[in-house]
Amino acid sequence: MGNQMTEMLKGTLEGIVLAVLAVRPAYGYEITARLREQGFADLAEGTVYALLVRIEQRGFVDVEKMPSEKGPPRKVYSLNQRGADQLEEFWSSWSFLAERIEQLHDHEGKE
Amino acid sequence: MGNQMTEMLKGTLEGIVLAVLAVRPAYGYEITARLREQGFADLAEGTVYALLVRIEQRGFVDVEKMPSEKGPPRKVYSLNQRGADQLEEFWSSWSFLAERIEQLHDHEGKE
DNA sequence: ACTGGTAGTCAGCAACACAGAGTAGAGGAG
DNA sequence: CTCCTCTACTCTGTGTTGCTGACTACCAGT
Repeated sequence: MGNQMTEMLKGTLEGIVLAVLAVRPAYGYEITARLREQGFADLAEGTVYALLVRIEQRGFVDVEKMPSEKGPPRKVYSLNQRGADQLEEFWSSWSFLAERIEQLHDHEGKE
Repeated sequence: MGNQMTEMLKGTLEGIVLAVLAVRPAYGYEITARLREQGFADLAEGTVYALLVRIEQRGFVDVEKMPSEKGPPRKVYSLNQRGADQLEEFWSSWSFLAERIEQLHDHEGKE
């Protein structure tokens, strides 16, 4: 991943994962794989796991251990109310930022 | 500023400042003031100055010292070719990220 | 002489994504 | 049976980044 994207993910990756969990519960390996398919090709596995630990400690998700057919047990994360609230805040911050930046993009070249 | 926004600015603030400089050259105090007016109310002054030092060391901007009528001399930064290239890269990364995230936003609630 | 606005610098901190190595379970190839 | 691969998670250390708070310095008005 370019440094550019790496730095940009700081602060947004958490929102991305919360949004993924809002659709349906998931476990770490699955989330990493899905995000990689969807274009975040070089996303580091360790990054996602660390993030999951973080949002668990903050109480944004509930965790349940589920046996896997093909390996060690999975830790399935599901978004709870606090997580939903946090996700709302994320969308609001994101919208604000995206608006300003698009404005700058349009502004460019004129003047 | 909420932590949310603070973390989100990591990686994007550089692009924002480059975009500001693409419109016209500016000095630190001016950039901070303008960004604050445009909604980044709690943006720390020190942050902008540090960022300017960084992009100068990377060769994205040229610097010229100009006397001020109302205080110490200003350091006026102007975007050069390398900076313009970097800004292009920023826009490309930003577009990519914004696309994925909007997709997640739309996807929410369905399924 | 003092305050307030202008303009920039610096040291220390916390949060985050990444790199890289390690631990484990299950299945298939040789 | 052993080795390898895929699955699944953990952990330590590192570099980049934005913030905090304090400091220097120049100028104008009270």
